[in-house]
Amino acid sequence: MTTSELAEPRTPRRREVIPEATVARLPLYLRALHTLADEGTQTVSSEALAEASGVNSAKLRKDLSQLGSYGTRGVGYDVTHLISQISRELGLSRRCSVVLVGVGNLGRALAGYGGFASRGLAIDALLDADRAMTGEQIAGMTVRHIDDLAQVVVPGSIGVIATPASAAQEVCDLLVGAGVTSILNFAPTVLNVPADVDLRKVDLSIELQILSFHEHRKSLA
Amino acid sequence: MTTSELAEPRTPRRREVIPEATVARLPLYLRALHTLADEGTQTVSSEALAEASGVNSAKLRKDLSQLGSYGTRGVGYDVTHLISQISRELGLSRRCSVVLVGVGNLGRALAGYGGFASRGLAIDALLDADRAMTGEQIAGMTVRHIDDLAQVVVPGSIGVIATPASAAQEVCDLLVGAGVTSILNFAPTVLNVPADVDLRKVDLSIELQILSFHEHRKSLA
DNA sequence: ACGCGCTTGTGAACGCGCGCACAAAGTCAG
DNA sequence: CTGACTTTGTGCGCGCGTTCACAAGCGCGT
Repeated sequence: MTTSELAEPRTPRRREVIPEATVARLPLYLRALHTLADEGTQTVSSEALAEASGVNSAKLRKDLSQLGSYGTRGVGYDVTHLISQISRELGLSRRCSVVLVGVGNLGRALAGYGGFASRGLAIDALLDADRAMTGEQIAGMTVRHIDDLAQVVVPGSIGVIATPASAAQEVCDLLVGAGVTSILNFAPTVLNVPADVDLRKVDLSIELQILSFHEHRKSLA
Repeated sequence: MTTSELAEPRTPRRREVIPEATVARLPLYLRALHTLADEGTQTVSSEALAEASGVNSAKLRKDLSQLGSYGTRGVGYDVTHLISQISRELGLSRRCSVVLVGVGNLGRALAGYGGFASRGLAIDALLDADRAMTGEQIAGMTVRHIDDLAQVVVPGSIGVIATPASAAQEVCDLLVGAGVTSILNFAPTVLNVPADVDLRKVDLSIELQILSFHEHRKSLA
């Protein structure tokens, strides 16, 4: 054990791998921090930030400790510094390309949603398979035909599927074919992707059904 | 302990309490089952249904066993029967009232989203604080002013908040005041509700940020 | 300079959920 | 009627995530 007790003795930082549950909460913290920064707050305690983020304070401290120790004991966390650390970790420092496919009701809503831009995740391109849509201006962008996909995708692009369920798999395949390795699916269908592609889904109706379950439970209690 | 070893010896059914993780997957199964039913399939194995739902087959069997045993060994599950069992458990049998507040981009998309109606969860009322919107027709419904809230809420109603973040807490309080005990929040903000109110949130930008993290990770690997 | 009080960072215990692997149970052919 | 095959239902072990509780660390007042 004289020379190689540890695999990487030169990197004492603990952010080898960040738990998925922590990653899912970082955006919450980031949002709360931006609000605090806008109010002029310079320092925040884990207790206060946890309250503003809607989580437990011990959990928050453990989460933040995953990306290295950026707090000062007895004082708290520096708001600005923490924002930059979390942003960097999430890859929001340099702007990330987002390509949205499907400009129906939901697609338009997503295109106009301000929440993206304020986090460095503005949508760069709008695509649709319907040529009747092509050329239309939505949220300051011109809708292009899906055939132009290869021209708008750059390495590291994130694809967003907001098409009807019937077209989702086809669009998904096109995105994968164009080199996209991260896809967010809003269509209510299960998509098949290669193992190296990250796929996340948001089904608006599922959340309502879960609420329905709990409401139903209350009514028969 | 001679007379009361068990709390409820008369109810052998095992659906005392259904795990939250299972509840969250029931809508997935339901969707897959509806697709199968439309194709004319009458019976389905756990393996096939799991595949169609995008989950592990053992997990699916365990989930379904939570609501009682509705499968036949050697055969599988009866599609129609399973649909009705899951629907009943989720409280979708008798139509559930949904009140949507905020008819901006996202609100309009939700109002027109077909995924709700097909699951017995049609939106019943559209409300907005902006009187300029009042009277407008969206997806076959007339937008009413938020002041009419008490007139459209019935016991068991689910409230959906699709307003800007700045108005969300105020609208939330109004909903709670009107007797709503289940709320789905799309506004990117943390809401405070009494303990007896169920609150779920969907933040569209969080999912993108999580993808951004993974994409970022890939790029520096 | 020194100790007091505040806040972070984390060790440890607990509980939940996942998935394997198998026994129980039902079907179907002969 | 019997035996072989199929599929369900579940016991069990494992790993992740959450939470408590406390020691370590830092600033500030005196």
